[in-house]
Amino acid sequence: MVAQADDAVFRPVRTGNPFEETVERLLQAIKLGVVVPGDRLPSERDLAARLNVSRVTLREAIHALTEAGYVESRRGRYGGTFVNAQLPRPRRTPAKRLARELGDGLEDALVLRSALETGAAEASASRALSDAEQEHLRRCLAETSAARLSDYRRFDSRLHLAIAEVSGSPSLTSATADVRMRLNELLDAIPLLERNLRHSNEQHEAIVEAILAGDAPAARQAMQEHLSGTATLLRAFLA
Amino acid sequence: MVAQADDAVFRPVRTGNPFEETVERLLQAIKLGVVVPGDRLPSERDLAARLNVSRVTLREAIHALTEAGYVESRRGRYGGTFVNAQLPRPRRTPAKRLARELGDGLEDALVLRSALETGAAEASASRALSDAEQEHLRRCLAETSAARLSDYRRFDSRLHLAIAEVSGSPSLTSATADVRMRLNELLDAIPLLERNLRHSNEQHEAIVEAILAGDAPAARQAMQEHLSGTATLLRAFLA
DNA sequence: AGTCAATGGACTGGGGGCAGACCAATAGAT
DNA sequence: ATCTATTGGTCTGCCCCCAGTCCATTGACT
Repeated sequence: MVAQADDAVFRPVRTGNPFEETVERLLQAIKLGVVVPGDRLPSERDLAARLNVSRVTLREAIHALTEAGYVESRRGRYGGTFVNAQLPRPRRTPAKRLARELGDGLEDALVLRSALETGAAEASASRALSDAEQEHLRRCLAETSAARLSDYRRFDSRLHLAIAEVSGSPSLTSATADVRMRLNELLDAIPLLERNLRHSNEQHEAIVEAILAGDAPAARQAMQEHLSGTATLLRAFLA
Repeated sequence: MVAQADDAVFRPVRTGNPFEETVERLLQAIKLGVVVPGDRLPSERDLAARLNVSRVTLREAIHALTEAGYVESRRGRYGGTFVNAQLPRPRRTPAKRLARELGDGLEDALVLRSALETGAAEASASRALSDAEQEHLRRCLAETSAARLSDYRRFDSRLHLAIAEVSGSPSLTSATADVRMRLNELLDAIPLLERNLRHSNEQHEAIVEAILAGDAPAARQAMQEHLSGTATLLRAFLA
């Protein structure tokens, strides 16, 4: 009823403390493939400024990620914090926990993702993309196609994020990244098969092709089909 | 190029302090018509818990809104904080400031809004709505149609929020509320004509009708047309 | 070999937000 | 008239986070 609007507008102003949110954001950068193994993160001073947290807080977050095996820091000029070549395996969340997220958040996330990503595909196809943007899209597509099973989720996420990027709306990109993180947590709980992967690559190609061709309805349609596949998979495994 | 993804994931962890965000949220409730003049807000203890801020911070926010003329508090049992019958007139933002927001944020907000609201319309039409939800939609539609010029923006926002609500995705509802606030700030700068209003009401009716009929493509289409009208208007006035 | 700029690492004082307890007022119920 | 539950109003001590500063280390360049 009207209670839903109340919930939307009186929802928590902040979730977690700055430290936790910073950790989450760095994990986002790594798990969505924005920074890849071997990459260097921006310097602590730069990064703290961009995230709008103090250096102390950022350092605590980095420390946590170091202990978790995601990154490693080196001092001195040309030093910095680097993403580890070997990333920790995401542990399968027990089905019990998932049952909780399920009732509450699965449908929520799926509906939101559908709106965001089909909207992004449509918007991107409606824009005149620069050469650099086109190249970026193609590159992400190629990397995803070439990705091995163990890296697939990361490159897949990166590609979807790239599609949101070229929509030209930073807010849309951020929102896409956020909802993607929520879903990846669930996706990590279900197996990834070589067969699904091939099918996924074909769909990716169709989406990117439509975007580059400037065919907005086709881009939306292709994205919609692609997403509904994942959605069906998730609902089946978690129901 | 890849910088866009960086910006999305390394964007500020928090914007403003808890006090400012709380003020913003209460304004959201009022300006989007979730609480209407005469309504009582939840008690400070309840509201602080829901917003996840301390009572002290919430009280400071309420105090600010009191001084700004939005609400008034009464002590004692059956007391509380009430929305004023006469709301302050939103002052026209000088065109100069708008020019700034323009380059940065207008297109961003418009693209995001298009994705969210057309997605919401489609999702809502795809769901089996409960009687209460249908009634809620019709009621918001009727109130908007009956609204006077000075109240129109509030009821209009409330209706659009209601459409997002019945999508069944709380996250989508929240995101819609947020982007709506960003755009309302800009919309307050341009005049609202009786003619646009009538046209808007017709479109609202088409949207709600399609949703209630369960016709997802029609709902999306109707919403798309409705939004593009506002978008054109905004671009024209702020370009 | 020496220089130097940029990086991570460490410390300090201060402020904002916090939980929790208590006070004050109000209006319906008795 | 009194009682009482609920609400806004106030205060205290605490902790997290912050800005700013300085230190320690490193490796390319001269």
